[in-house]
Amino acid sequence: MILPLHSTLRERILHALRDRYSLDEASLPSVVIEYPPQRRMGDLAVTVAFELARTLRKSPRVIAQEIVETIGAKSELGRLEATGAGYLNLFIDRPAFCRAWLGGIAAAAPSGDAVKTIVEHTAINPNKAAHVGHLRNAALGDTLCRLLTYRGASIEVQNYIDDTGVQVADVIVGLRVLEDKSLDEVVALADEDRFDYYCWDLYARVTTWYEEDEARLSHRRDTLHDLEHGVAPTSKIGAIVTDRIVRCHLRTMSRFGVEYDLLSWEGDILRMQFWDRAFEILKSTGTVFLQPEGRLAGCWVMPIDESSAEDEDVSDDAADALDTRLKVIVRSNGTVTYVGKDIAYQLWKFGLLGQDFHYRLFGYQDSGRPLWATTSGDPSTDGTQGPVPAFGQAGAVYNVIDTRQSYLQQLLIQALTALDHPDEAERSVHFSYEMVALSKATAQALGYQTEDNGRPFVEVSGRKGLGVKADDLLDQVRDHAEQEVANRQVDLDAEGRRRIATIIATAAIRYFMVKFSRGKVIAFDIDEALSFEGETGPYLQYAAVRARKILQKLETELALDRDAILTGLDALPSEGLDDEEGDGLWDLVLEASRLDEVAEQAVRTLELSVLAKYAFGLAQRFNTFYHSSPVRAEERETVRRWRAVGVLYFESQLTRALDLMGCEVPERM
RNA sequence: GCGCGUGUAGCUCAGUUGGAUAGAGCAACCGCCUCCUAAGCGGUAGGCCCCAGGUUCGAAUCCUGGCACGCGCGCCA
Repeated sequence: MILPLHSTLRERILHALRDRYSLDEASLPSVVIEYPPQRRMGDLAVTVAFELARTLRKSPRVIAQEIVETIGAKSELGRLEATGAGYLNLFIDRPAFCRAWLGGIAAAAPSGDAVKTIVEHTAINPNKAAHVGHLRNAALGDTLCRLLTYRGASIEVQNYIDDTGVQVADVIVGLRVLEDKSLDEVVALADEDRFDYYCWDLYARVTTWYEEDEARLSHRRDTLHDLEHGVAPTSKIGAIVTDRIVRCHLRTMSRFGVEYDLLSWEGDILRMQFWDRAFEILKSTGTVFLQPEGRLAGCWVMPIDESSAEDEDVSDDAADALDTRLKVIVRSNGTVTYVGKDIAYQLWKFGLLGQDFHYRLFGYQDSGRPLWATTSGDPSTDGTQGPVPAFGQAGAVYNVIDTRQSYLQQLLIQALTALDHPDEAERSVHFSYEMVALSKATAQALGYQTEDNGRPFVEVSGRKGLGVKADDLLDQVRDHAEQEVANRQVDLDAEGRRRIATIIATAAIRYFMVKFSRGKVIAFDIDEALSFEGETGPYLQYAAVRARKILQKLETELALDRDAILTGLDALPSEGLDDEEGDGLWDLVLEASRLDEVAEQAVRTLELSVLAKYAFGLAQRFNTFYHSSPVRAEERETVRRWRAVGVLYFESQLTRALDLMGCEVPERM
């Protein structure tokens, strides 16, 4: 763990600045700590001397030297050196660092703020199978949850189920009109395997069917109405379809190691009349108002704050502009728009609505974790699952939703502000990311006609049935992994091969989903996803497996188990660690120690790819070390021991980094 | 039109709060399995960091103005 050392170094320097230059708090610069481009220059670098050059009217180099004089070149941290044009570089005392921090490998994670935090992710329309786009959402959302938990927050994971929306209505239309199914037939069908796949195709057919004759859209309208008002048999069919599809999604996600605490059903928001309450609040505060005339006559609207646009010289177009700056919350026919429902839901998340759902136990997940669902009916708990957790009432909320909904998420935050909840608005975070498209090659391989529009990718469309289903992808990657495992682990039985292949496939896909910056469109390419070489999940797993193998050998052949490796480091001479020979080992240890810093950065910037990149770089360093520095075969006991320490620490940190991304390490591969 | 995002090696992408010689992976080429697993390692080659100004001791990074591409802007969600 490197952050405590950062803090100590930072404090030392600030202290020195106060002492030496009598700087007051306001004029103290921020002490930026970074890593020199080459290890021989030092382990940490501070650039504060550059920033002070102007105010102190001295050259950075002189300032750096004076700071070193003030602090003292040698300390228990290591050796501080003024170098280059004014850098302040620290050479960490390697043995001291290892003794201080590696002994506590199992020590608790650093704590960020311990506020209760709700993360909403996945939220797939419950009308068809999950596809690669949903996988990006879930992988990011789940990794975010794990990171926040690692940093000490208490997390509640919610999966929003839009069971009263257009997409569900369309599949119901497909079942009833195109397929002419009765309620009983739908029940039977929904219990069959891969009902989500069936609906995938049906949904695409309905889309085509509408396109053939627009008048058919009346079926959608009627179905939507019946869904919202609980009219049988539509509402009954809707309940069956969405329940079964949600269970399909949960099974798919569990294959990726993704679990939830609560399923929030939109229908419950309607039936619990959350909206009525929210509407009262919005009206009484003047956040929404009735539009008396014009294009939006009869609608309750919310003004859209576009204060981000700085030049306010809207002279002539003022009236016109005013019109476009209104967002309809309640339609003139009295129905609520999506934004309205979302405002109510968001208020509930923060405990600001003054109302609560009822809850039912939905089931238990792979890890044994209970999964709850909202309900508007009888809670009907049988009492065996213990008390209902206190859902909602969060201090912070993250909504993991793709970037296309930025505008609406912005409105949500704006509504909170208008309702005089600035703190909640501040802690209402839209975790946005770009969509997943298909590479041309992959789209063609799937048999889709791709017109040559000059774009390098083809947009996924659930509506058209164009996309790679999540389960298909996992199956395919797993089969490939199984082949690879069979090639290498000939003594393993089929079950063992399958188990390991599954772990590898999950890591391959999850790593693939987080390694890109969130602002980048992923042009999903099946060949790329199937690759296990280079910057991939399996590469990381392989490094961890190798490290474990070394530890295993040390234990079985030299009776050096994990405890023994860490025992008595105080008395161990530093041979093989702080000499030139130990540079590679030290490089590995220092990098391994940065996990806390990287986790902090990932959460601060919401850029989870930094975690992926870090883990990859760490694995690379290990592989370099692996090829240059034998451990078991090393004859000098001291050197062997320090290497063992490094391998142990690396294995522990990489395993944790992988776990943060929802990836396991197989026993061998 | 307005808003958001993206533009870095042949391809796919990193590049931290502005910092030292711009890095990975893939593809290409040349090497390395008596050695803790070659899903690995070493090496070669490959760059107008979209363009033009500006700020700074210092700019791929910040600011301004362009250009290109993507997404959004509905009484859909």
